[in-house]
Amino acid sequence: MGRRSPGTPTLEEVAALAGVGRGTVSRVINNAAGVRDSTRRAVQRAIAELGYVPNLAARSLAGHRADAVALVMTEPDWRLFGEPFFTEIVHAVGDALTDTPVQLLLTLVRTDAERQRFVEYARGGRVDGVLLMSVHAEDPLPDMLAKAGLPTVMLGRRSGDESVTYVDADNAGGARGAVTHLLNGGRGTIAAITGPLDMYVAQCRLRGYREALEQAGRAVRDSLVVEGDDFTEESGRRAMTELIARHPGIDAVFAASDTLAAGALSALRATGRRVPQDVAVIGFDDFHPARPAEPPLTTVRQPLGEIGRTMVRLLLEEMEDSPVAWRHVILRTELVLRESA
Amino acid sequence: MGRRSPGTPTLEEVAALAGVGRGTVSRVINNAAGVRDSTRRAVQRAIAELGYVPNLAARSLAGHRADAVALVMTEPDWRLFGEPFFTEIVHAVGDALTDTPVQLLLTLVRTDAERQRFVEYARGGRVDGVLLMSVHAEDPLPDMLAKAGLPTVMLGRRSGDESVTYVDADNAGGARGAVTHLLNGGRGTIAAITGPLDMYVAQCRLRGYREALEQAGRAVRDSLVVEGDDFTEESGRRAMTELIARHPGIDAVFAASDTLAAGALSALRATGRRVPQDVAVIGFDDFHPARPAEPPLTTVRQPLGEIGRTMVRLLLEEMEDSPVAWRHVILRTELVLRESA
DNA sequence: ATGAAAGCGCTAACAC
DNA sequence: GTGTTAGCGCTTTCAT
Repeated sequence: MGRRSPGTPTLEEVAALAGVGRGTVSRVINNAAGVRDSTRRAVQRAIAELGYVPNLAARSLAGHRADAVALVMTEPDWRLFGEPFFTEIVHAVGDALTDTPVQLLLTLVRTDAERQRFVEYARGGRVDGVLLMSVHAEDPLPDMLAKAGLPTVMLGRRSGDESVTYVDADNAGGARGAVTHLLNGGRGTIAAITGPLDMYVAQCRLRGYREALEQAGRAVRDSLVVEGDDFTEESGRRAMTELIARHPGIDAVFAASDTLAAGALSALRATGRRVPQDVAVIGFDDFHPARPAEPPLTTVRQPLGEIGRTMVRLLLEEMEDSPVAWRHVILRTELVLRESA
Repeated sequence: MGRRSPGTPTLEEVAALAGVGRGTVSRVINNAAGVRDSTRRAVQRAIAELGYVPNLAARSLAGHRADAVALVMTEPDWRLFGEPFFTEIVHAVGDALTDTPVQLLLTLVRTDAERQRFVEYARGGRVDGVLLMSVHAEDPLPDMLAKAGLPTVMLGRRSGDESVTYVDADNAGGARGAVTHLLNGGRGTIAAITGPLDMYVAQCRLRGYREALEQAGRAVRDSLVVEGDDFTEESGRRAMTELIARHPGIDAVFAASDTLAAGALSALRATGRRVPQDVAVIGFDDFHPARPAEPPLTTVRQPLGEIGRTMVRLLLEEMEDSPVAWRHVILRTELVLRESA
């Protein structure tokens, strides 16, 4: 792999051609102050003439920074990769970094071997910080990174007392709002389709559902709650089918994610039933799979764009030798009402 | 960003603790031969004790390699990011690299600024090679990388005489096979929905359609061909609607991609028509959106897994100081017949 | 404002 | 087999 092309010019050659010292060239390429304008131009001319590109390995070694951050997806079953949820976040993070010299690196960590390799990569100083998505409760990666002293920001948290910096949506509050909205609309029997309850996000959303019912003085009936094995459409379909069998008279359904809701709707479509009359969901910005003649859909929007931007902001702050050990940010969700299609 | 934690041990400290020279430690961490077993163990003990992790910047600088490759998506309109096509390729590439020390880095290049930043990243020696996906005809990135002497492998090609190493599916052959299959099934009036014809892949698939008709002695009627603006469902819908208006008596449709086909089917669904009686498509492995009571779907499968693996193989070969300037590989497609659902 | 010099932590070539 | 040494190309004091 002797990759270094033979003709690659170095900073020293640039200095020689421009007739200045190496320090000066370094200042120019780093836009540092304290260089006479004429000198700067001379150096820039030499750079252009030679087609000089800084050697990033050398810069890292001397400067103790990589000018790169990793966005890690730890999704063993990562069909989720293609979900709008991820796409939105990646987009937002990319946008937030667009005006910086920081290169965004997406990496997939599926197996333990890949986890190991990534940790060595990160600890080896190839990135200045790490953004983590879709971390499961038992994933050791966040702690490995934190222990290594790497600035790390998670999307969501693994439990109620997360020790790593994170940005999360107000999942409990959002769910509460959605269910309260259904109650206000006069619905009496509201079922819930939750995500896998070993994930904290699913627990929070279920808690919100319960709290809304309790606040309204309603009983919480366990048989109205079905847990999905994961956040996929298939789980939503199965859960909805189960609910219909258990309670033919359901008024409304609260689904803990857009994908679950999509599955639930497709199950309803298959049966041709007209109840439930309402479906509410916590989802992303552009979710509207409901078709004409289907129940109206209320969406509690997670502010994915803001989540992504906030993650980047926190990460950059942590990279600035910040004295803060960690910080937690919870962003408000937004109830979006839609006309019945 | 002074990231280097103060307590990070260096190779030299490991050597001191183990009571050996730095060269020996280097040999051990690189699994090089020529180290006595007892020495190796002593070094490994010291490594464990200190929690030593090699500084990759220093390794890159001295060793002229990054042990990383980038997989670049140059998709300005990258909703495509979530498409199964991409997911499959990323998966295959990740698998192919799983047993190597090479870290896979996904990067998005949407704007010129991002393109510039990535080129500097790559030329700066942070990756040993680059895999390119979904490159448009006028994209300068492949040439920039090739000119910089970076091993580069493209998925697909920009034109008939591509100068950069690539792996492609036999698009013309696949399309020919699909249309020939429709002809053999007795279809007389076969329409085509193509991709945007400024992309070579779309041209090839259209050529395959034409060749199949010509081989069968049929006339190629321009009015039976509709060009999609892109490879999205929306384009497929529009094209199908247009075709229905032009030729109510269409027998069958050949769609140049799975997404276009999905759009076409949804347009048919909306009209409730029962013709065309057949739809054939070039697509990925798991495409089957046809519903009961819809035309049977013939899929020409692109071997995405093999494409990804082959790309990695070629890239690794190019990284071995290979004397070959470039190489081109075209993989066979496979006709998949499905029962009418 | 600018040049000179001292590393950054590692690999690889060479000596023993 | 193993220690020694000379860089890799840059940033960053420290002089000037």
